[in-house]
Amino acid sequence: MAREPLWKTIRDTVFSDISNAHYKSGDKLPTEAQLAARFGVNRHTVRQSLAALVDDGVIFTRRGAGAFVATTPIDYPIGKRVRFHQNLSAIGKAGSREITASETRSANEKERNALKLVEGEKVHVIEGISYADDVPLAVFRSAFPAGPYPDLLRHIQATGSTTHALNSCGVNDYTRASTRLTSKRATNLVALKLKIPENAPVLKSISINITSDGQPVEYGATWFAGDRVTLSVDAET
Amino acid sequence: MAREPLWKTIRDTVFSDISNAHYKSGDKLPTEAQLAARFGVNRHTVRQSLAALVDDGVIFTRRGAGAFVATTPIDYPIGKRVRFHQNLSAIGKAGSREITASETRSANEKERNALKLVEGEKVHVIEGISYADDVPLAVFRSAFPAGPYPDLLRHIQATGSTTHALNSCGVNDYTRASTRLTSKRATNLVALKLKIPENAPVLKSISINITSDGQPVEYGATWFAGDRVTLSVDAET
DNA sequence: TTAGATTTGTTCGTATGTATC
DNA sequence: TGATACATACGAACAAATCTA
Repeated sequence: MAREPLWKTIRDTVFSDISNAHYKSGDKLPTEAQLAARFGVNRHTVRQSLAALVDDGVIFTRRGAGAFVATTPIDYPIGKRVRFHQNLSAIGKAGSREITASETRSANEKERNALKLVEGEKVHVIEGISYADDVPLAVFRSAFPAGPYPDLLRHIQATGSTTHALNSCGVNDYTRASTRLTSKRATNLVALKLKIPENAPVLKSISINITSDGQPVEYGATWFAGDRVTLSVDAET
Repeated sequence: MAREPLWKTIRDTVFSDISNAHYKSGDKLPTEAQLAARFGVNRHTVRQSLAALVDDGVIFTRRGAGAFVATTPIDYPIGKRVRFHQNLSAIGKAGSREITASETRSANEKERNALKLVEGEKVHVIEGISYADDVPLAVFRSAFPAGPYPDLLRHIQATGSTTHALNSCGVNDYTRASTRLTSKRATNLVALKLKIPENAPVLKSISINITSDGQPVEYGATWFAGDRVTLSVDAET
């Protein structure tokens, strides 16, 4: 029986070292020479293992500097339900959300259009940043119709959770009706908030959530840091 | 009664000029001075109208050069079915697909994993570029299990359509099981193929299609030009 | 390659009407 | 009613990028 090639064994060992948090995001791996000594193989064999990890996006290398653990993109499902915290805790990350601004004002044209409001009607607007383990994942801005949910802002401030706040306002269930996605460069404001370089790629999402009886409840824009997030669209659930 | 502000009227007039094809994609609009003269207003008023159109993505400006009609991003639905051509023809674009490479080879680990193959099994792989009206929208690479569909490559070459080719191989229906999306910078190879600047944002999609009885039939990666495509995820259909 | 003209971007200032408190 | 803030609109000057002869 053909035993597994050395380089695959080494690749898997290094990978499990990373998975088991022996190395964290951004940490420098041992040099190729050190790894070669540790495994008792030639440096070329180690290189083949590292190349495979680079190809999988687990690590990245910088000539003259070394090999470093890449920040694993966090999978962010776009299903009917929004399950941000559950999803993060499933992979051992602590999700949090900071609300940087909130106000109630007259809806602008886009908001009126998305939420089916008429001129003059008001919306609650919140802006903020989502974090996983203190790393900013996304910045968001959401608008909710103020008429049906006059106390929404207060509940959001109190609970920090949109879902709970909407529950308190009588919305027991809401689902995502549509999402539009495109890839853009980060503006300097967004780059600053996400702590990424200016012009780094961001995934912009425009989404509309509706209640079970079809009333729009949320019109949201989210800018995800491209290298930290993967959006996944699954068939059912 | 409050009459509409001048700048909104001008914005709508310019927008309808664009909509009515007085100006096409990439066309240069009249200068701010010319528009100001035409509408009998100050240049600032015209600027406010144009700024609104820029904000809506209808036009873009280049300092020293002028204002130009933007190429409207093409909406690309990620539903269960793949309806590339139907979608394009609905907005009056001619969709085409160029296959730049095809081969049959042993599946690599990712392909085996996605398509549930064992080591040594072969896959058909096609690479190519999708166009709308001769503008490259996306580059793609797809892998299909070769075992169940030995003649697939020949059919794809003959018809140019994956759907038709799979039909000819006995697959009457297939749906998208999962899609993973992230935003990246264009590598120089992808940038070259998409005719976009290097490091321009691209939307990378990894998707798996399955037959009605759950067999994986296609493992595909697609790189969309970020400024030419909007992906939309809608609740139903 | 260079110089000048053209065009958009930015920042002042002024004035007026409208909405809000 | 008055005070204040905000949106609209016009004017002038200059900076920066682009185009052209």
